[in-house]
Amino acid sequence: MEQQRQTYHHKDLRNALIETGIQIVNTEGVNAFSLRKVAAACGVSHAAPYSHFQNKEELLEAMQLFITDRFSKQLESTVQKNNNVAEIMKDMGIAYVSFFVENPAYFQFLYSQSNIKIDLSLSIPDDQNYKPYIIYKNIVSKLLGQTHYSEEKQNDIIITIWAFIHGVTSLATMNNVNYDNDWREKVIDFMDVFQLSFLNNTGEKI
Amino acid sequence: MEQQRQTYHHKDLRNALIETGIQIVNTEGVNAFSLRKVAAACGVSHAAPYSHFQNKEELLEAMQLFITDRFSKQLESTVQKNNNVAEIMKDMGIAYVSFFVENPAYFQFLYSQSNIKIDLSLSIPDDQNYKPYIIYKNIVSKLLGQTHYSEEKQNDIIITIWAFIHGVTSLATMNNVNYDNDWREKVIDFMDVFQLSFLNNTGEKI
DNA sequence: ACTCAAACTTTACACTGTCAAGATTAAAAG
DNA sequence: CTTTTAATCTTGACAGTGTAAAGTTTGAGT
Repeated sequence: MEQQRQTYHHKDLRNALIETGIQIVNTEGVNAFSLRKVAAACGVSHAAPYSHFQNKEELLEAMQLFITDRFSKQLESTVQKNNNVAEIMKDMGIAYVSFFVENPAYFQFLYSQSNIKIDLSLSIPDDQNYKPYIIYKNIVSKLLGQTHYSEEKQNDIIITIWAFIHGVTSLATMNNVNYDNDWREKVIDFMDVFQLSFLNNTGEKI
Repeated sequence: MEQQRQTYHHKDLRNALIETGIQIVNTEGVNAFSLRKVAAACGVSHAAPYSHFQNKEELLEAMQLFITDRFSKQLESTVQKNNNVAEIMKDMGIAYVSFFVENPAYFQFLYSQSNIKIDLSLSIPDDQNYKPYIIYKNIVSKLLGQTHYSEEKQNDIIITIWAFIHGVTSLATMNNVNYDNDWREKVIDFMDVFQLSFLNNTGEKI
């Protein structure tokens, strides 16, 4: 597990710490992560990380950003694969749950001890907001744009579905929850109901 | 903060550790909790907890059980306050979110690093299952019992609503989620929709 | 070739969980 | 009422943790 190196300088320690750290979180769990362990795994002294991060928290943040980036790309890739907006929305729901089911440690790592900021109001510019949420929001907005719901009502619906997906993913990634079926189907079912009941409002704004 | 005592034996150390531990989690956060700190706060040496718990994990489990118990009682108290089942269900939804909004650290503590087992299938006897879920499930079952849904379909609906409440509570207790409205209203809205669309199935079982 | 700042190491300290050995004492047994 | 016993608590130790300070190495720019 422990790497050696011949040069005094590692040349890419910052990235190595991030990626090795994520690997530890993924295989041994969030609690097994430590600065000294990740330093050793990179073949570097225990205080070396302090050349690149002020403290443990900062490395964790960088790891979370890295994961968020991969997550965003995975969500975005569902947009390319299809051109039916309603279908994209379903694919994205599946992608959302799948990403965390395939890497269960990520969910707790990202959402429960994280510094990631998510703004569900309409006040903050998209590029300062949590990217996976924006990607999801933009797709649902496209669907809802065909209706005559007010902007607030649309935002309300978006948050409702997001909360559901988030809840399902949380349950799906918990060790000790026994559920016989596939959580992804649950998301699809929910979106079906949503699309049936919300997408034919062509009347007045409410 | 640190207590003193005159007798060599504490007489109630086990409970003291549990309740003081919960207080630390609640005020300083999950990560601030340590065996040595809670021992000191109880006025006892750092290894004293090992007379009552095999390790840190066991004390954490006891604390989680204690919280779960209080949570269960809070949910159950909504049943007494009302006799309209549909209203009880809403009250319980409010109680669910409120419990964790009032003690935000509890949510992460209970659900993300917990050993609590939740069985969403129909296979396990209620008394071996996660009590708050059973309390909630029994109320919704009472409502659904008036319909003609199959047992599986009923269980399906119950899980859907539970996942939503769980997701909302998760978002509501996250530090860095900005949401302008009251999450409890979101739960109520959801239950209204549910009661409208699911509670008038009096036809064949599906 | 020299300088210098960035990258890394070493040493040190306080804090953590846990174990083993010992001290105290409440309660059971005589 | 003494004696025994076992539960409870203390002390001391050890490895592991995050982090600060001081020292070392080395690549890059003058």
